[in-house]
Amino acid sequence: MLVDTGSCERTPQACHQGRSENGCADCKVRLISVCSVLEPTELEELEALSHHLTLDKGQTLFGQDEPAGSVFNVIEGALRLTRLLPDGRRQVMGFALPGDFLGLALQVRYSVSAEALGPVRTCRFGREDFAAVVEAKPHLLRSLHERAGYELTLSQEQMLLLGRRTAEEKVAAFLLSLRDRYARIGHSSVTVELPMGRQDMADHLGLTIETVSRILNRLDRAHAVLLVPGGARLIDLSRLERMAAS
Amino acid sequence: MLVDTGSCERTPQACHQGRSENGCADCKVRLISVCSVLEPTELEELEALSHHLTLDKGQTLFGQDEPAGSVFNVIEGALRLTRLLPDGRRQVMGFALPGDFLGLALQVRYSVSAEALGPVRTCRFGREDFAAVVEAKPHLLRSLHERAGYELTLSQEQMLLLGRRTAEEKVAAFLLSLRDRYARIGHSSVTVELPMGRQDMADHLGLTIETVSRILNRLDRAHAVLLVPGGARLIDLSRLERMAAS
DNA sequence: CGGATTCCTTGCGCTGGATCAAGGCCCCGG
DNA sequence: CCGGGGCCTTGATCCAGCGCAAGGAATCCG
Repeated sequence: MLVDTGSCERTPQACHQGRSENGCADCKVRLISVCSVLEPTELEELEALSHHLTLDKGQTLFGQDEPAGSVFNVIEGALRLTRLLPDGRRQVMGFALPGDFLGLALQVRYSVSAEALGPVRTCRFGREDFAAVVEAKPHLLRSLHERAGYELTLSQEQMLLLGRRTAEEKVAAFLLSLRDRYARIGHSSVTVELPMGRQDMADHLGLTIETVSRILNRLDRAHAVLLVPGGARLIDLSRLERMAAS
Repeated sequence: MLVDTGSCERTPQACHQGRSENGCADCKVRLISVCSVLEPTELEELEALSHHLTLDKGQTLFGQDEPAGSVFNVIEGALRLTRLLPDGRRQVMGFALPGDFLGLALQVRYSVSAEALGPVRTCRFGREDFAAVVEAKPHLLRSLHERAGYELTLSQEQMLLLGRRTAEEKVAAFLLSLRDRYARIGHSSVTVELPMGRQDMADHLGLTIETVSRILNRLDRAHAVLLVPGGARLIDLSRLERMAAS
């Protein structure tokens, strides 16, 4: 079940706490989220529409083809964005990290399902509410559009990966791209966290779980990476980059 | 070489003809392009910034990673949008058809190369010029953003295809999706035009040219499609849909 | 009209990654 | 401390699609 700690209808006092301990002003992801383009007064305006929503590992934020009632800022944790084929085959379109905005396209239905890979905190807005704010603030729309452009670039990168790379190239490129994304949100480290399981990586890279496992362990044995629980330390970056052939 | 028939610097009289025989008002793709959201006065404003540009088969409209000096509406013909790996492997990200807008994301550099598959007519705008118009007209930005959302959905569909479908499913899904896109721009027909070559399809679907050829001919022999020069007639739609597993 | 070029088809053997099948490890609850 | 379940690893075998090679059809051009 979804837990909407920010439901304001009946408990307006709890609401402020629900939204954020001290409001958007000291939100962890303010500077890396779409909100970074907003003025303080605009931020307050948006804050009045926001609800906090937390999920535990495995819970679904929204499902593919459901009416898109809300849009979300990811504050903490990671989610898996998936699409299903009728026969159950699964493609993981990507992973949402803190600072990411879900529902970017403001479309009527969600095009993917979003599931929590661990404890997740999000900032929720009613889609109509949010769309109205966007309508009134072209620079916010501009920012969303820029993000959409970035997403489009990422998805092109992913298509190139899925269509034209070998299994080893895929895994190496995945580790490097994840490291870049963490760096982009100010979470740089030699050790890349892997909050997703092997099956999720496989479904993201168009491989099987066995192949992903084999290749990760091969990279480990070759001292290109060091596998640790829940992550991987990238030892030989230049070798990985050569492997990724990017 | 690019032929910019709309270059206004030295031949202002030729310019109007260069733009469009009778201006945007009776542009073939006005109703299906981004321009469809513009008022007549806005259309004139944009027309003043437009230049016609035609290409012959094989010519490059722009190249991957080049500074994005212009954005384009495709008026007629089709283009191939590709990305290259350093070693020459190629992924065709998609095909641009009449009504499509190239440079949607308004980014500083092109993320793909665009090459004409046959004679192509486009309507070109300086990126800065166009961005200024967009800045002044939020509903145009809104329309661009909607298109970006549609592109994002298409590219997710393509990722699912590349990652999780068999060769036969890929080819069937490709034919059907092309048919849908032609229908969307008012070019419905049982016979789907295939302005791209086998190698382009292969590079789009993550297959080899041989596999594409084999499967198309297998579908032909099975009377699911009828191959004709430059296209394919979709005979057994329901069978193709079952194959595509969408 | 003939020669060249480009694109497409088809056959054949090979291989990268899938599939099948066992375990192994770790965490959690009792 | 033990037992069960979820995830991960590893080995053995298989096969869909690849790579190579040869030939065919369409188009262009002199």
